[in-house]
Amino acid sequence: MRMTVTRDPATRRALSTFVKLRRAVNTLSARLNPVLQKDHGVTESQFGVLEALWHLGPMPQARLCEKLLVSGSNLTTVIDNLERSGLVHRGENPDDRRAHLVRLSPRGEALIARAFPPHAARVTGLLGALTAAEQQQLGRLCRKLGLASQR
Amino acid sequence: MRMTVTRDPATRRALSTFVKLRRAVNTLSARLNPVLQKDHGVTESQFGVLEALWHLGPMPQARLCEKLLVSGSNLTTVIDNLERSGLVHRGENPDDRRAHLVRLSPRGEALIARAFPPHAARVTGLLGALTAAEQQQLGRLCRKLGLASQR
DNA sequence: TCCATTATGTTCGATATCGAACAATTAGAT
DNA sequence: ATCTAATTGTTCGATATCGAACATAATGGA
Repeated sequence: MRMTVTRDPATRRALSTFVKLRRAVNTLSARLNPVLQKDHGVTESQFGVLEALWHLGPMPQARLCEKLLVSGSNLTTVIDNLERSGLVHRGENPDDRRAHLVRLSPRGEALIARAFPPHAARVTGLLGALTAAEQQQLGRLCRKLGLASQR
Repeated sequence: MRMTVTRDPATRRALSTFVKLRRAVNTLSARLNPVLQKDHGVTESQFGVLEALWHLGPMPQARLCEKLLVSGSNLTTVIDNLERSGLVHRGENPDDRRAHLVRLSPRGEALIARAFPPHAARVTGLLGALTAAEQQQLGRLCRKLGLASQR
């Protein structure tokens, strides 16, 4: 048991910031995910796939991986589950016989069209704890941090 | 396929901020977790438990749940795995026969004492993309957001 | 044209994560 | 003191997530 982990101010600051960052995301997700599940029967990951397809149109899994920042094997699982639920299809791709085009089914499109607006409203409500300027500042800092950490 | 999801500026701003927040955390975790795994053979979750026990001493699982913001059933799994690896023990608790005290084993303590400093240094390095003032601002905004969303 | 390299997905095994249902124990109210 | 409430952990079933190993298909160079 070590009470003082670090005396270095830069380290203390960085660790403290990182903890707060993770907690904020955890807390927001913990508020949003149960609603997605209960109201629409989809997980956060499934919602992310549906949303990307809705906004950007059909695309192969590799493109979805880039958009959603998840591994290929993960996406295989998530899309398997969406396909089993009848919300997306893996269609043929004339350009590349490896890469099936993932596309929304009519039911999937209906679901995301119905689920997205209230979800967006909930996000807006939660972020409403910050002023517009604070949100932009937060976004800017996160972006800077994420881009710098990318490599 | 819907190109314009929302015209409302408040909603656009909130969604954009939320995406950046999640991406930043994802990116940071993606940089940190493989190192924890490769250098010390523990996952991020396991590391979190070891760190909490190291900093705060032995405690029942319910306390760990609060500290780490995870569910009880999750913690049962994580601690099962740590116990199987010989890094923690579930000890008897004279005060409450339900709540076993989770404590570090000698090997667990050695591991966290060895793993923590380089991990902290890596976090500090990644957060170094922001100035000290920016980190504090980011932490403040996340804290405000997390607290407001808590309930 | 042919072969090596690269890109795309899947499978497998492991861990994480949650909620619901459950058992055991404690605490509180009457 | 007793009986109900709440607390603590576990189990179960489902989903998410990763990396490694693999198969298939496309690509580019010789």
